[in-house]
Amino acid sequence: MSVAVARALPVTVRGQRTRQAILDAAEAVFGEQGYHQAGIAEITRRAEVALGTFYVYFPDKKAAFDALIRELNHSLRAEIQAKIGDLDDRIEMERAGFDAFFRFVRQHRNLYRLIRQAESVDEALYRWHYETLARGYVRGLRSARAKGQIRADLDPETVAYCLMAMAEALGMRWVLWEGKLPPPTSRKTLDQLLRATLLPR
Amino acid sequence: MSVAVARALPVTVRGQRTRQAILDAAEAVFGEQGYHQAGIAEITRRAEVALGTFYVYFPDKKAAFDALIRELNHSLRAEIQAKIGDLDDRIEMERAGFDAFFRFVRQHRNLYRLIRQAESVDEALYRWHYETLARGYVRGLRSARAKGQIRADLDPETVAYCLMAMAEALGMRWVLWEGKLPPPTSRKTLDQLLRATLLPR
DNA sequence: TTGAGACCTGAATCAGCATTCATATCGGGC
DNA sequence: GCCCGATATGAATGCTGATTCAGGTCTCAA
Repeated sequence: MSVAVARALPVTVRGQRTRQAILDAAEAVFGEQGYHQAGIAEITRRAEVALGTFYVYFPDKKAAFDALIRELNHSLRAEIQAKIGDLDDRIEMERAGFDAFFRFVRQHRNLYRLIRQAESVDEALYRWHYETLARGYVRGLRSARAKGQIRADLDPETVAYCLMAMAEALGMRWVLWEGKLPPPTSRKTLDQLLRATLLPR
Repeated sequence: MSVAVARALPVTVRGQRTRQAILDAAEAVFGEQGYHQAGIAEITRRAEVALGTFYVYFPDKKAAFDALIRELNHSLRAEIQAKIGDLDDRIEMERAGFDAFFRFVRQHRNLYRLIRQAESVDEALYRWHYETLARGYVRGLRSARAKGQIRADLDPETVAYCLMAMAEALGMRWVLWEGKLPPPTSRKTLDQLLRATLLPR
């Protein structure tokens, strides 16, 4: 079994654009059809490059999937960070973070499918995605706790996984299934849950 | 494109056993390898029947997957219902329900992968799974609300999706990743979250 | 203008399945 | 002991699609 070696990143702007076009197409195709159903030919067709070009940038199908998940993970975290970075009240941050997440899902409707595919395609990558997000979340919660903004008797990791899961569930229910951001009713309830959960009694 | 017609269920005990053996093998193989990677040959090998026997019971691969998801959904709900059926305090019911879920996941370590595969294999089936669970959850919450056991100012559907998601997240984090039921620290926090979330202020 | 990288190309190869089908075998009722 | 519907069999068929490769084409610095 030969291990696929990562290609060097393209040096020229032209190459970078081509690589990105392939990744964008891959996001669409992997997302719509699922990893195994997705064909390299379909990806290159949408990227408007020849079949062989795919292999100039990625040693195999799996490598492109891997790169895609890492890219999505990175932009998701960056986007959320950008929206909550300069807030200082944790409840505000949660609200803004959830909202940023919903908006990200709206921009990347294939996010869920891609991540979930990862569970079968590459379990380690899948865990990496969630552990990465959880780590950041835990850090935020600890810091808020240090400032006395949230109750101190909860296990941060458990809370982090619960909150992440809530965001995911609401994103699925509303953004994906209804094609819109969560409606006021849902938002208000979410708000109450966050306050009830996090604020000191 | 011809539509696969569902086979009639086997009439003899022998046939029923064979069908079930195939479904059990399918649960393992679809779970371990993913829907598209899974081979019918591997399924029948594990079920200890010949390749062709698969097609005696299922018109095609997809039909077996479909049957499997429905069976899992059904036993999950049955199991939870059995554990909370005769409790009368909603918080107790939640605790017991979460616990039943964790134990179910321990018995069916492939549950998540199977369900998530469904998102790409058959989106409608995937939604059916969650909507079915959510419907039952909402019913339970409404009934508890009618009895004044939980706060009345929350949207039941939103709460249902949040709680389901929490169970899933904790099941993944502990049962799947650590191979054990959630530890006391996590359980205690979960308990506090449930009380904070549901009890009237 | 030219040479060297860096990029791009797509027909051909080849292995891996899903599905079919013609042919057994089983088992209980008579 | 015989019969028939219900079950079981697995070699053969056909198609799909990942990966390879032998050779273009582009761009820019010298």
